[in-house]
Amino acid sequence: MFAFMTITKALSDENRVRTLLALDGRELCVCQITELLALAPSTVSKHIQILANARLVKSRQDGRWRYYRLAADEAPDTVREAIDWTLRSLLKTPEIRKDAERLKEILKLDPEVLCRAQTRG
Amino acid sequence: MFAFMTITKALSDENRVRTLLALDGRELCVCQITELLALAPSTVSKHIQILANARLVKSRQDGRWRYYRLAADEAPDTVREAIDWTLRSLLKTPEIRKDAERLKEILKLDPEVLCRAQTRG
DNA sequence: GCTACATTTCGATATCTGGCGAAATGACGC
DNA sequence: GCGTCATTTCGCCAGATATCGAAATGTAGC
Repeated sequence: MFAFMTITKALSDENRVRTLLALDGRELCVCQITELLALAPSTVSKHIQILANARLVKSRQDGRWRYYRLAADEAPDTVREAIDWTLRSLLKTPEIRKDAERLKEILKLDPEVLCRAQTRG
Repeated sequence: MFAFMTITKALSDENRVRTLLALDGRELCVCQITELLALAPSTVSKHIQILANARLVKSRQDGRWRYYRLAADEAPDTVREAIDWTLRSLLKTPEIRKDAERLKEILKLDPEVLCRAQTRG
């Protein structure tokens, strides 16, 4: 039950859910998610930790960058079902479609430029 | 997305999730749920309103009593999938099994006796 | 080892949420 | 219509949570 509650609490914040949807089919680094959500990097980092703690996302380090992706086959049933349910419920909604559009633009930019803009401005 | 967030927020509290599980396969009145959760009736009422607002439960009035049950076929896909996921994930956990045991005892009592005990102390 | 820099941790603050008791609501029986 | 009583609403408080900016961490390149 503890694991289940960790998942539902992770999914009870809109910015975390948007993050999860943004990770559908690709991996992203923190600064890209930060750009999408328009929040402070430290806030985004905390959100991602909550998702990771619930086992909904996994990470991979690449130099100074850390990439996050959705948990997949290796995750427990409850986790995979939560992700599937979330994607199925929201992929077609206007908010998420709009995020997907913005993400296309964000992915065109060099992550290095993004990060610099976030910490300095 | 708003409806989805209403569901995840409803599921992000342990007492509400326990309530949902208690309603699996039967309907219950507020005083029976209050007895199971060992909270104040007003608190339980609030919890149930949050579940009802998310469309996870429906109600039926019978005299002074109001009975709550899980939403079923008439509910939107996202709601039904949330309920199914929750039941599937938790029905076999020790906490929920224990609740089911206690519920058996509670159901043996006359609801009228339960309510009176709750409001008077 | 020193610097640069993406990310995380820390500390503070404002808002949200869960809890209670008291009062209001509304249905039944008289 | 009046009293009873299950439930809900209201007002309040304590603890949790989202957010930020500043400082710490840790990795890569020199």
